[in-house]
Amino acid sequence: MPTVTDFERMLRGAALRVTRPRLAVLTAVHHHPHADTDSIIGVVRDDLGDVSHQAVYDVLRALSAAGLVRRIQPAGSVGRYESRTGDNHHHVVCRSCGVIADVDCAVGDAPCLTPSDDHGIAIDEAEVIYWGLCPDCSTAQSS
Amino acid sequence: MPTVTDFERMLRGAALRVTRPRLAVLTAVHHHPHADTDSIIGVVRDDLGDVSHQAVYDVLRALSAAGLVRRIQPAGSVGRYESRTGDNHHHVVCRSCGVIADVDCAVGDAPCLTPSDDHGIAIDEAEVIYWGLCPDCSTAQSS
DNA sequence: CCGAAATCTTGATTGATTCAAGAAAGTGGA
DNA sequence: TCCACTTTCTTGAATCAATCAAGATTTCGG
Repeated sequence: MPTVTDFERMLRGAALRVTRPRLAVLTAVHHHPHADTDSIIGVVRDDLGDVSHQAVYDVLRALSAAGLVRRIQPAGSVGRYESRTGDNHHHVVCRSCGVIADVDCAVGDAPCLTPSDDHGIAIDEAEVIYWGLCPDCSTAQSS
Repeated sequence: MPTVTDFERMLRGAALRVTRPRLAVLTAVHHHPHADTDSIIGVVRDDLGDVSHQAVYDVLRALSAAGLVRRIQPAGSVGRYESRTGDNHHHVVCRSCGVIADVDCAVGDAPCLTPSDDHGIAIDEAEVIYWGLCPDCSTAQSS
């Protein structure tokens, strides 16, 4: 797990100013993968005291734009953030409870980045979401 | 394109009552792939006159549950609906303007349904979203 | 240490979606 | 063909993530 100094370096490397809210958000995302914005606000407030939700929204957007975190939003879910970026991993999502788990790319390196017909769109990423039922919800439903 | 009679059969086949709003919504989704709920409400109202937005939401959910339409919701977009179901096709989405286009599965038949590690989740669908820039947005940005 | 630019705070607003209760319509059986 | 039962639709309000706006703070290069 990176240290605060590492996070500082990451921010500076992305030409972003180093502020306490940003360090706290970056730390929170690293410690709580797939957390939604509201959870991150909670964690950040535990860390810093009062922080406006607007600041967290701004920071998350800035970090996403800089590529330091990645925003994911499976259908029917609110925005969630994770710190694994650039490694082409994907997600498994439970249809019932919404839990998200990471999955490394099934077929190797960015295999799906070559659709049969791209309709002229310059594709830069292929996102894969596996939908299913987690063990807990599976037993709950069959009962 | 299916006829009204076909839509009636589809509804009955799914054990759903045949109502004017449902026929209108089903028709609208078939004629306007990837339309959001609001557009569908508009189309349905052009067809039937006043229809409550609640009815359209209900119908879309019922049709989704029955598998007659499929709901998709790329990150940052509102819910959208399409009539192609069960053929394992995927989508290309423009990061800038949000247009959606269909893509047939790149590697054949449900290739991605076998992630390296499913974390115990019983997977029933693999959804692939290709992100990129459409030609229009591409030229607009470079200028 | 200073000033410009970016960032954060406060407070209001938007907009898709859902909830709730009662009216209306569709369906199977008489 | 008509009835009763159930589902579906209407009306109206509420929720909640996310965004907008304007002014106060803070960061950081010089």
